[in-house]
Amino acid sequence: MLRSGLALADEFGLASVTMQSVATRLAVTPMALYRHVGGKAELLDGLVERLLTELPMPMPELAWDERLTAMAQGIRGVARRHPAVFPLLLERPAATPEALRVRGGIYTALEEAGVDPDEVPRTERLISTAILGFAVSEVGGRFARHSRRLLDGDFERLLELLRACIVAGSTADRARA
Amino acid sequence: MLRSGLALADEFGLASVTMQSVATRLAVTPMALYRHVGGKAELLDGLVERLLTELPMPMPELAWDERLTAMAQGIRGVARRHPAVFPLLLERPAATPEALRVRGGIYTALEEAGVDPDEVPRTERLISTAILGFAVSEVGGRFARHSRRLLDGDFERLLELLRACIVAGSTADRARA
DNA sequence: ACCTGAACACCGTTCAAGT
DNA sequence: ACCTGAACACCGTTCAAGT
Repeated sequence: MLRSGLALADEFGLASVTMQSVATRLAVTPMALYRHVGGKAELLDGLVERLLTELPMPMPELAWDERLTAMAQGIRGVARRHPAVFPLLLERPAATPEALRVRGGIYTALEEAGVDPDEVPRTERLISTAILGFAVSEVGGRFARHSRRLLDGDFERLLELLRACIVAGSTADRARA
Repeated sequence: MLRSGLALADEFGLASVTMQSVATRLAVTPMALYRHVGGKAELLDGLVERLLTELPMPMPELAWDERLTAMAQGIRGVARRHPAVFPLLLERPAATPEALRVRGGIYTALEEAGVDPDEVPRTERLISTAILGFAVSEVGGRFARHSRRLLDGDFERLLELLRACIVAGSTADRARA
């Protein structure tokens, strides 16, 4: 069911995801869906959660900055594959199982980078907000008039800034100062 | 009409903004609205544009960093006053008259800060994306479980990072290095 | 940037009923 | 994590018609 809904959203946009269209795609009546999901809101929640499932955890052998870069590129890829559903990520609490999994990966990388443990959660929110804000802007339409090439440059610049922010907040760096 | 639509969105959410509800509020039939607006999509465009109208340009006597801070706080205030409509800002091209006005204000501040002219547009995109991403996350629900106090701290931290980014990109700073 | 009535093809959801 | 038919109160939008 979530697979059908996501396919519809990817192909025809979020507005085309209706109880009737999903049901039709499954060769069933709309009412049958209520056996499997509480309602349309829950269906959309499921789609958002599925998006995060597609984000792989990078190999643990990599250095922390390479892992964070890989995750950021992964998120951008998810956004590009599912532009209709992706913006919903900003509209519900980042407290679902998949959201926790992803956040855990970022926490680990930040700890490894030497960020003050007290500052890890805030730094994670800062990084995630910036990356999500960029990805949503890109697929949501805000940057519609800009070329892919230009946006690739913007993304690279954003990653540099975030790396600098992490390094500046690390204990190693503070000891050096 | 836009005033009615915005009032409905603020009070009852975006889903409650329908041609029928807006018409009812204006004591008119839904069909009458089509004289004033092309359709529902255009109505929503109008609401988004109206939001930006609420963002005042800070006094030009202020220093560039104080002006940017004031604009960022202003945007966050707009988001908090209109949480249902605000997220739509990321979903259409930032090329409307009001969007140009706001961007112009940021360009001026960045030039004053000494940012390399070639880098002003990209820096503006970086700043706007981060601020919008934060504001949308906050009012959209992603940070729903966090206290206002915590989010105030996050916002302050974000502004600091952006200021540092601007200073690092200024010619004055590069000359000093 | 005039308003309305009637109609169309859609929505999400509930409920009783059937396997 | 069973499916359906009939029904309800909604949607956005078009069209012909009225001022």
